[in-house]
Amino acid sequence: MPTITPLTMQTLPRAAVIKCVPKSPQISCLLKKLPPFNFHQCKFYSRQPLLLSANDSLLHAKAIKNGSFQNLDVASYLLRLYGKSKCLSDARKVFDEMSQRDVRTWTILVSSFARAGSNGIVLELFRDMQNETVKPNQFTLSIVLKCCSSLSELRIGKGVHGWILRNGVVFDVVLGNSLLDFYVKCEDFGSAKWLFELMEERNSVSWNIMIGAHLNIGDVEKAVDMFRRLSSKDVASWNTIIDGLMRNGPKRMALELLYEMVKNGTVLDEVTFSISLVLVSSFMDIELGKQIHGRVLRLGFHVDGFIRASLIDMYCKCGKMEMALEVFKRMNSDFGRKENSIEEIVSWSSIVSGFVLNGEIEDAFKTFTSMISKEIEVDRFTVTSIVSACANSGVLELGQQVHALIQKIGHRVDAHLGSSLIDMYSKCGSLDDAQMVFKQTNDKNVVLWTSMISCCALHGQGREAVRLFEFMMSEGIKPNVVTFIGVLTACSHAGLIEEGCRYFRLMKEVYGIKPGVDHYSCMVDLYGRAGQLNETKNFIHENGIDHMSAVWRSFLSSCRLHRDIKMAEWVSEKLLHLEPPDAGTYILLSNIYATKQRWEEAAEVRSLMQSRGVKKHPGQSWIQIKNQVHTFVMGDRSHPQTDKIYAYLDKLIGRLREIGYSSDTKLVMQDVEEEQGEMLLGFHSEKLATAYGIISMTSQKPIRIMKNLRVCNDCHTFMKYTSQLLDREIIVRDIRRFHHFKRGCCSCGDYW
DNA sequence: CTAGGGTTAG
Repeated sequence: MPTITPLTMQTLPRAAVIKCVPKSPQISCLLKKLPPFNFHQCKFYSRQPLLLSANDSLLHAKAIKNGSFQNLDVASYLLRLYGKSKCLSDARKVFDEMSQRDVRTWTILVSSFARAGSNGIVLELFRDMQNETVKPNQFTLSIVLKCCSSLSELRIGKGVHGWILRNGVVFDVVLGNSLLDFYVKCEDFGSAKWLFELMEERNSVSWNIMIGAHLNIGDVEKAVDMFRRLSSKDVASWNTIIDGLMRNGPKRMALELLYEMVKNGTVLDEVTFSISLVLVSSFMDIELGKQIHGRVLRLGFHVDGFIRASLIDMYCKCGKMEMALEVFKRMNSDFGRKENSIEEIVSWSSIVSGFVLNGEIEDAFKTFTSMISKEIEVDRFTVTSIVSACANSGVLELGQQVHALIQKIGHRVDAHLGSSLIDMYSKCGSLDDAQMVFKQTNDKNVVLWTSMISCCALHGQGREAVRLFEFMMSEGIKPNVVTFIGVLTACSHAGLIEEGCRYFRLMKEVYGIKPGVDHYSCMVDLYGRAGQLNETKNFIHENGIDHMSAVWRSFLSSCRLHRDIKMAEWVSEKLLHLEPPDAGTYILLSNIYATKQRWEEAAEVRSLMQSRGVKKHPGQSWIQIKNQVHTFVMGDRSHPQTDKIYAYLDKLIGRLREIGYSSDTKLVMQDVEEEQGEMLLGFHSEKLATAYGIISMTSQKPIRIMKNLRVCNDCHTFMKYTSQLLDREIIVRDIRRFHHFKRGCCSCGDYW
């Protein structure tokens, strides 16, 4: 059964072992196939225009010929036609050729651009209109206000409001609601409330906007109260409250209201279905999902492309890819393909992100490439998902190609895409590229900052993470739960105890965030790594977190680092009581005994582990050479070039010894964190992968190794010497962080 | 030709 595990800073995803990785050559040849970037084409790339009939074209030709643009009716007809067909340049042409223009024609043009999302142009047109002293009516004003809220232009919108009051425009409910919605979207809650009180006429839409606004600012009680007092609740009211509660309030309550709505006999509409399917995903409640699917079929809503897209998305998020694909396939066969309709694009996008969520990276790429070859628009949603797939694959080249593809398509890097890209470069080991993306992304939000801070943490740049964090707060951006995980991890990886403690207090006292397991683990790690084992113990007791096994595991790791057997015994006792037996605990304890030459006890722990039937994760390392991923385990002899690898490794170690590398095999082989060291003959997998990398890569590109456990002490030293001897950069990604070895030093400063 | 409500990221 596929499980969906959100990625956290604590553990890197076990990089997917894709046997025949990257579709890279395919993608690069697709890069060439893509149409050259062209603003007009890209903007309306996918929207299929309404078909203009031959008659219409004829009419247009005639109109140009005999100058009947003088006739307002003919001109407006053509204008509307082109506007609805998304042929904006044609609409504009007709408009420019007209000899006289009234409010109606202006409004038609304005609405055409608004519908296409060209908000900037709408505002320009609005200005032109006033310059020509044409007085906008309620229709025009509503459209303009909507643009203002999309652009978060509070100032301009307020100007429009003032203009309305000064010029005595007829103030109907619709215009009032437009204003209300504008204030809410621009987060000027005060003005919205004030306007709402003043409005002479309110309808259910007005109430719905206000209910939504209260939910947005987190005032659940008030919102529910308003909802309850509504004398006539229409579908939209139910939809508003359920959607708002799902996003900002208690999700349970959203679910309860959905049941109540159904029991009430309210007729559900397509929006209700969309919302409830999202609700299902957030609960991962597949049974409820199936029920809703049934209802959709019974009511015949399955003909609606949007609902089908929502169904696909729900199945993906609940980990039922087979079901998602079933709906997806039927979409085309049962109803015919609506080429590049929004529904179609959303469905593809959901499938791609579904594969990514479920860790099926190869399938995600297969879907993505077939999407491109079928010339389906690759929108920002899809692109964001596929970048996240690259992050999980850990293959840098693949990520770079996708990044190039995005630039080719011409997508602007917004906060969503930016965070994905930063995360991708971060997890693929290129700190520089992550920093570049960060610098180039204009509208930075918390998530983007958090991605960058976490990236620094992952690469051991503690000071830089702290600097970014301080800078972010000075910019007035509020850190959230995840931001603190990032900055605390950075502190623990870099030994910044004082800062770490300060931020932990800041989080609780100033930002009122309740620490979670991840935050506590960071703190335990922070004290523990620094060798303050008694403080660690106190911290655990003071915070009442001795039921969290992650915390104890981190503590045990620190005991090994500082070779404190007494403490380690005590900690593993606690740990083994708490969790289902985990190999890591036994091996860690056994290795701690071994470091003190207490072989008997070490062996005892290991046989205890075996008798309890605990299976260990074999240590694995992999390296990508060309389009192939090569995987190694300790003492591996299965590789076709195994003789060459071992011969080279022997030679290399000999030369390393000459420059000071020493390894007491007996001790070294035991001194491993989570890996057993009983095989004296073998080498750890990361050494094998490194050796293979050196002999098969002729260029001076850095050697990138990935490992599913932590790098051991000896291998760490080995890498340092190798980087010096060969003047070669080695980048190792282990389960917790990256190590950049360069000229005999590691970026972690040996503090790991 | 006009108002509210549904898919992306750390």
